Amino acid sequence: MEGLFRALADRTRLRVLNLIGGQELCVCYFVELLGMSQPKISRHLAYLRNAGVVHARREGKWMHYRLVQPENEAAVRILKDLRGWMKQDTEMQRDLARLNTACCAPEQFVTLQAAPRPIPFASTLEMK
Amino acid sequence: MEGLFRALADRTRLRVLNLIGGQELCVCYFVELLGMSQPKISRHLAYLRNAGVVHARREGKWMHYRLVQPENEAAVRILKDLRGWMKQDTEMQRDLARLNTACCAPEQFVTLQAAPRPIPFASTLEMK
DNA sequence: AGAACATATTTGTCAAGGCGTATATAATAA
DNA sequence: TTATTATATACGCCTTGACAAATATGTTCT
Repeated sequence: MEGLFRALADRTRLRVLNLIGGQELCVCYFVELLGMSQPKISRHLAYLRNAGVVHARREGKWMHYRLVQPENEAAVRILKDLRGWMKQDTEMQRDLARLNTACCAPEQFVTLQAAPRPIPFASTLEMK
Repeated sequence: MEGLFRALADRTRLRVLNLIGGQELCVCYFVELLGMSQPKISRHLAYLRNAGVVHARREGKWMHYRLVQPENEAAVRILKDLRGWMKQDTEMQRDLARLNTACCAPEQFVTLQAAPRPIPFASTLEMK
């Protein structure tokens, strides 16, 4: 449990988790949408991976990240509560808005031209 | 929110929060029940105080600590979920059992002879 | 006032982890 | 094979925070 809290105790990781909702996203999306360096994003994704919060899947050159549903019930509830909070955070809302733009009008994002689209992924963590 | 998670990302602080339920406890209880040094306990209580998770009240020589209900709804839910998880953790159960002993049979705890009894305190965080 | 007690803070040390920069790996393309 | 693209890791630097030990503060008792 402390481990989960430590994984959530960083703004960048929260923004990453906010972007991954019910979909798989590849690393370049985080880099582009959060405007951060690729190594920085990769390190935070590695941290979340080690903490068991996300799962990575390789597809060709791309690594797709998705949420993992923890076995622990309380952990699941905490992640849902977190999601509820993120909905009310201004920066999180802006990040999601940019994600929508990237999905619907990818031509505006040069770096995402060749990238695979986000892939919907069934997750009960999405429900509030 | 990151701040709350940082505050919860430490085993000692979780054990402290576990002991404070619907009551005010004085520092010597934590020291005795967790078997840790007084400065260590004080530092963690200071951390929780700065994070706005607990509140301190002086009564003569003793400092009583109690939970604070965060204004943030999501934070409240997270603390409740946390409490639900703690109920299932073996060490947390043992800690609470020792607290009960200390309350009902204080003669077994030399260092608590003179200490004030825990003081019940209304908190909605107690409900699961 | 001084002693005794409960608690808090300071000091020094150490490990975890954040960041930028550089480099390594893995997959595909040429 | 070599080059390119996407991602991961290593390195060095710096901050945070955990700990023990020592000391300071605040309160009560004598």
